[in-house]
Amino acid sequence: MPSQIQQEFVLHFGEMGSRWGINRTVGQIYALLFLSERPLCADDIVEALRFSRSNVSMGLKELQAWNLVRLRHLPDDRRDFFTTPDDMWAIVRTLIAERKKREIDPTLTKLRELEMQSPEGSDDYALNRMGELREMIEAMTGFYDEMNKLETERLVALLKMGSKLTKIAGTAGRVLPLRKSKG
Amino acid sequence: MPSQIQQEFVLHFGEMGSRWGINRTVGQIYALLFLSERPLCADDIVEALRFSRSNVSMGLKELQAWNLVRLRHLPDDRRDFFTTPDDMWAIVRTLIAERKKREIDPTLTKLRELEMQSPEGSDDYALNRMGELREMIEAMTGFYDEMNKLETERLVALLKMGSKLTKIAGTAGRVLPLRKSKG
DNA sequence: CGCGCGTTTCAGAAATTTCTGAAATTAAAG
DNA sequence: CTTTAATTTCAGAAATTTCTGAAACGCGCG
Repeated sequence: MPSQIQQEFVLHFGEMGSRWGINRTVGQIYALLFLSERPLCADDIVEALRFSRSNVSMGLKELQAWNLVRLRHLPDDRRDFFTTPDDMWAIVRTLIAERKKREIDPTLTKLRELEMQSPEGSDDYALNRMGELREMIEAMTGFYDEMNKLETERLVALLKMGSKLTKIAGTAGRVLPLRKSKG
Repeated sequence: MPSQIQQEFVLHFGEMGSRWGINRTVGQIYALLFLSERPLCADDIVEALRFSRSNVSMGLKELQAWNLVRLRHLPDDRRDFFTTPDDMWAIVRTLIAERKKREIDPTLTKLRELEMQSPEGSDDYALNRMGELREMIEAMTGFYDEMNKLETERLVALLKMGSKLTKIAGTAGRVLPLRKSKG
């Protein structure tokens, strides 16, 4: 049933899965749902991908933990059906939020913890280095938070601004544009 | 030799390593180098972390593949010494560039391939979905490219602009700010 | 209750990834 | 050319992760 093209896409997502912090199975299941116009139930997925029923169940559970799929019910049918959101930007927002939660927030928390409990005076270099790292993460996540507040329409407009943005950055901190000094 | 604080930081990076697409060993080695004021050679790392010499060698090789460490030589010493760059923003730029290369570029390439080779007419929904995904990735990577062109000083200024940026976004596509229509 | 139908859990099997010690390699110095 | 000090490679061991079938579970219905 799935076309050649769909099949390749699904396999690609499977291969990339490990680089994205999910596994092959989960990547393939997600890809299949992503391309499917109608909601799929677990057995549809078993049939399409030839994984064991329990593996599919685990995979779906993980996708739900990532908030990447929605559970749906059809009238007069007890089975669970799943879809991915139609809105691509909603998908990417979720993805980024979840990755931040898993990959960045724990480190930020840990850095703050360590800085708090650090015995005064000692360990100067390392402590300073951690502080710089923390500040950098705070700057980036602060920026992310701002962007993420925007409605999609505005967010897309901002992303598409391109070089206009770099001009604004030139005037951000100083009145005159920054220049290479000639000596 | 490493303080309690350093030790905890190193262990944390080890644990996070798997979420970041490197492994525990590599995460710990990186953390150790990151906190170290002076360059370290492989045997320093073996001593600090108690990994086998060959494991350290592999780990350093992987960090070099990621461009995350610099190889240094001290006068009258044939050993290889390693450091991380002093500049935190240089580090994060490298990290993002490498992750993009591994996690995003291959998918963008694959999507373009599949769209090219797609037989005309058929497979409407899936093809459209892939097209939307590709466009979204292109918008995001285009924005990233713009940001990445900025000198660090300007980049930091831009990140710190905070809510000013969202105001600009409001005027980007339209003359008047976007409003909820009342009916 | 007990049946039917679907989902989830779980212990062990299979696969994959990571780690090690021994051997090979490289390169400066004598 | 040989010695010596270092790094790298590699095949197998160890550890971890993923996958499976079987059993347990949940729940609406007669």
